[in-house]
Amino acid sequence: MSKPQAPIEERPYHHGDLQRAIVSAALEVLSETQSTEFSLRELARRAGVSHNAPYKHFADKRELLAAVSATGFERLAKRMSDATARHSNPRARLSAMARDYVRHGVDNPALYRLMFGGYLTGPDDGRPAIERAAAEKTKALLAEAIIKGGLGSAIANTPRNERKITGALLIYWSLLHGLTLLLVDRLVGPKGKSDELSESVWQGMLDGLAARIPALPPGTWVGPRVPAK
Amino acid sequence: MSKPQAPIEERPYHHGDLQRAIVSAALEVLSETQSTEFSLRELARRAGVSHNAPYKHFADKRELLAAVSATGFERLAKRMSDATARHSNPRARLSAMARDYVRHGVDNPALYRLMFGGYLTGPDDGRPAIERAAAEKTKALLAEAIIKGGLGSAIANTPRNERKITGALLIYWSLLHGLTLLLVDRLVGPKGKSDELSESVWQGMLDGLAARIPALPPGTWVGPRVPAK
DNA sequence: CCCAGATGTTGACAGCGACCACTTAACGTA
DNA sequence: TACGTTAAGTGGTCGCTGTCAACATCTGGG
Repeated sequence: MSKPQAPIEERPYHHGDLQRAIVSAALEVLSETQSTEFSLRELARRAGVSHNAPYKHFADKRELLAAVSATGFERLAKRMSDATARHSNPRARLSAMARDYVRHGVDNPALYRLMFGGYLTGPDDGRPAIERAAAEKTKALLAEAIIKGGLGSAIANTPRNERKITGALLIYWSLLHGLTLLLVDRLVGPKGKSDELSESVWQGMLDGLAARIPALPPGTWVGPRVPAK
Repeated sequence: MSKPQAPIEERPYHHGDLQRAIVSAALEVLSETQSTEFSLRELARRAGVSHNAPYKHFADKRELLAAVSATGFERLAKRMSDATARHSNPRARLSAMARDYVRHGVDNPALYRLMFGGYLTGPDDGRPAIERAAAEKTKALLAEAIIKGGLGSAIANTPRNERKITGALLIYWSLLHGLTLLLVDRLVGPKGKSDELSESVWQGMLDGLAARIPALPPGTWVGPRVPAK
């Protein structure tokens, strides 16, 4: 057949912002199919360019997926940041943050899995830089909320308290991450009650955390790892 | 044990136990490459069989991966079960179980991701039956350890306590799952200290859980979901 | 003893990621 | 204004993949 898609006006030779177009096509397909197994060619088709055009902007598929993941982290960070803005009480802030964190995962299962699913944790250790930076920001938001008193009382951000903060962050993030993925993969449910579930879980553990934050072994790190030079 | 092992000489026309051979080849490649992006043809090659032979045993790649995942769950269940056998104290049992759970994930990153990564949570809701059954067993082991007093005191397995048990299981599993995946995806570390990390996390949250287990909303379920027929 | 079904093989096909050489347009500089 | 360097897009190709269909070979139950 012919081109059913051809716009009224001729598309200029140069797309204009193909990079962005490809990423957003990827986000579309991702949310439609809930799978990262789409093809670059499919994205090119959607953007109305040749099957090879995307390669001028991404070295390979992994790099494209890294870019998609990065925008996922940006959206998550924005959502968490917005959540805190709606409250003044530190504890309410952290609570709202937790709820929106889980929501972001549940609302975008495939995207959340891509962000954390280790597809990008290649055999070469270390993930793409763009993506790592975005993930770092997310972690920082959680850490900040904890420091500012989200667990009941503020924790001074001094070197002395570093291990304490790390410990709290680890427990808190593990719990959030695990709950989100169990929901996303439908190993717990129902999905519709994810708000209540995260609230229950969060409240249930808060008492323990507030009473005694475990100190972690020296050398422990939390967050995207910098590739060993 | 019908055919002990194919003779070094000419392989007979029929392999003998291709199904098993393919799965174990998959496990090999999985641990070598830490990726599920191997090809069925590669497995066939390793088994010394034509590129299409595997299709007599698995309808498609997804079904093969489901079988791999299932053996992953079986191994995990065995490991957890062995862990409890080494202790008599209920709390020590649950603690050992947690440690071995995390270890299993950290030792087999790609396998753990396959088991929980939602690759098998197809668009059609519901995972393959073999795999679901295996996952169910894992959950049951955790639940049993909790009921028997792993959190400090035994909880009678009565309908009255159902929500309580579910709540404890959810928190406990979320935390384990989240920690494991953060370790596996190298978002926390170092990997070598995963035992200490899981011990810290587990101890850190135990106090809170023991003091007050949150009741979850009615209708909550935990574990592989039976597809709504 | 024989044949039906399970198991394995060969051949084919379209789609994919990735590479190459080529063309087109955009833009700073002379 | 002319130009040439280069980013952006095109078309062709290669080896590989998953899957299907037709055919070959073995094996066990009547």
